[in-house]
Amino acid sequence: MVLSVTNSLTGDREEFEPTGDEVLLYVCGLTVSDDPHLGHARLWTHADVIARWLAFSGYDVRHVENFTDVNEKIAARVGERPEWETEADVARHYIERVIEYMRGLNFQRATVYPRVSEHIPEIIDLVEMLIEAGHAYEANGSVYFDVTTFEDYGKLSNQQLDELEAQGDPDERSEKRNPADFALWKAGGVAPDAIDEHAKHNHGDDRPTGQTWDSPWSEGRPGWHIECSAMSMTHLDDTIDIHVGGHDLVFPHHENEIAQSEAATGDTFANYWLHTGLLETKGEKMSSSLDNFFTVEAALEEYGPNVIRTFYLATEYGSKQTFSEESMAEAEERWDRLERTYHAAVEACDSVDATAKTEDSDLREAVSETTEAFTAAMNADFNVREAMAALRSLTTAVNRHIEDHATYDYQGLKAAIETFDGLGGEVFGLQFDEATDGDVDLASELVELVLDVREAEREAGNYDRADDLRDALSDRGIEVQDSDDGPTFRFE
RNA sequence: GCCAAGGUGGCAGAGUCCGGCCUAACGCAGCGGCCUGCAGAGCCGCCCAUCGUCGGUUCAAAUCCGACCCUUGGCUCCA
Repeated sequence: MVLSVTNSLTGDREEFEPTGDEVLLYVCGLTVSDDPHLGHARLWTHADVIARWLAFSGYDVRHVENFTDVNEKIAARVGERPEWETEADVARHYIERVIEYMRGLNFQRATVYPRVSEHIPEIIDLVEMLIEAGHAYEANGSVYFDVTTFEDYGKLSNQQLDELEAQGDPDERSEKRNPADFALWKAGGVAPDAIDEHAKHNHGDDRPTGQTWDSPWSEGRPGWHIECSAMSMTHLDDTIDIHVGGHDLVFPHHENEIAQSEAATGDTFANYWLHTGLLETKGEKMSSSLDNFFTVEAALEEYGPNVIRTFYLATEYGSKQTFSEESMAEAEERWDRLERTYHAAVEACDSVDATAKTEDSDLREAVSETTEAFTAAMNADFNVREAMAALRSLTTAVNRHIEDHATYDYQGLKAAIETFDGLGGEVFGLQFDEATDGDVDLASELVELVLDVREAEREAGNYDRADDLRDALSDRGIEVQDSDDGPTFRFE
């Protein structure tokens, strides 16, 4: 079964053919000027699942995800806290947090997380290469890409050059040859206008200064777009397989990446462009500048990683998705069902020995059908929603088996659990087994104790007393379920 | 204005590339039954859609073609 992906470059779904032994994957990462929100995490999650699926399918994946740590907004925050003395201090602070959240959301680590500030020499090399080739020119210490020298300019976003408005801030426009030209190198550090605007917003009249680097043209800073080209070429290759990024970056960012990269090397920059749809709240893009965001930190606190992932996996990567309390509640229901069934399967499996003779062909069939359907869905442009539906159908099969059989099918349950672990765990990054530590163990023992008392009350017919105990546990986030084999419980 | 994505049941959201198995998937909410001291969970079943509008192609269209309306995103920092 072959993987097909929707390529924004062509607008078509195409069969995926990697160029080499390794799949080269670049994810257009975050500008670390603030705490990330759920919109960012949506991109990361889909990128994570794409990387996981490629690996699960047997590919070796080289996964590069950058941090933009040189940016006007970051510079504008210098001094906001005593320990934020430089742009790098601010960036480091947020990078550390992002890494922490990524761990919290159970992302598989990328192969490398390059930062702009560590690739200035590569950026300068690339800019020099573009000047030599006649694709870029210097003006007052700044360097601009001349869009008229790149015939394919606009091929990703279908823009016509004469329809385009000027890029960048107004001050630099006068020195450009064409309005659509964009900066590769900016003389003199942060543009005064830009920094004023952010500074005003953030901390009154302070005048923070962005870091500058020496270059053949001026003491200055790299333009925004050039970094991705430089880092992609440095850590992957001139031609990569897959470039993943948010839909809001198609133009100008990705368009410019293509122009500068392909003008410099003469090779195709990326074979497949995957764009993730944006997360919306009440009909609007979730965005730090719109003040309608829910931070990853707050979401982890409130919902936990599994519910967040389940939420994201309810929609394909390319579609937009709406965040709301209702949609999160639904994700919670869906996750709870998966988790409950998983644990029911484990318990049932533990209760029979491996040599048991029971065989449930329905269950075994469901296992293989699940894997088939899941695989087909993922190979159809990473259709996570359909893949999740396949997993869901397995929960029904497992529950039915447990309900209908007095003795369980050990091998069948074993296979089901392995399927949950493989598809739900390895591919979707869901964690069925919550980490237990000493506190949780002790708590569990105490809950068992309470339940023993409650059972005694029930047997004595003191249902009021029994219900009080159940309510008391429930108030503390412990959900009790009675069954024929006695009560079970779980921490919510 | 230009470019892109999308408009499917109360909500959410697949299917649209390669027209027929779509009398439209997995769900959430709701309803009924089984189970239960009760509740929950689970199981079984049910309710709700002619797929933005109009027109065309076809034996056959949610799926192809055309026009129009609406939503979101981009054209300034942005996942």
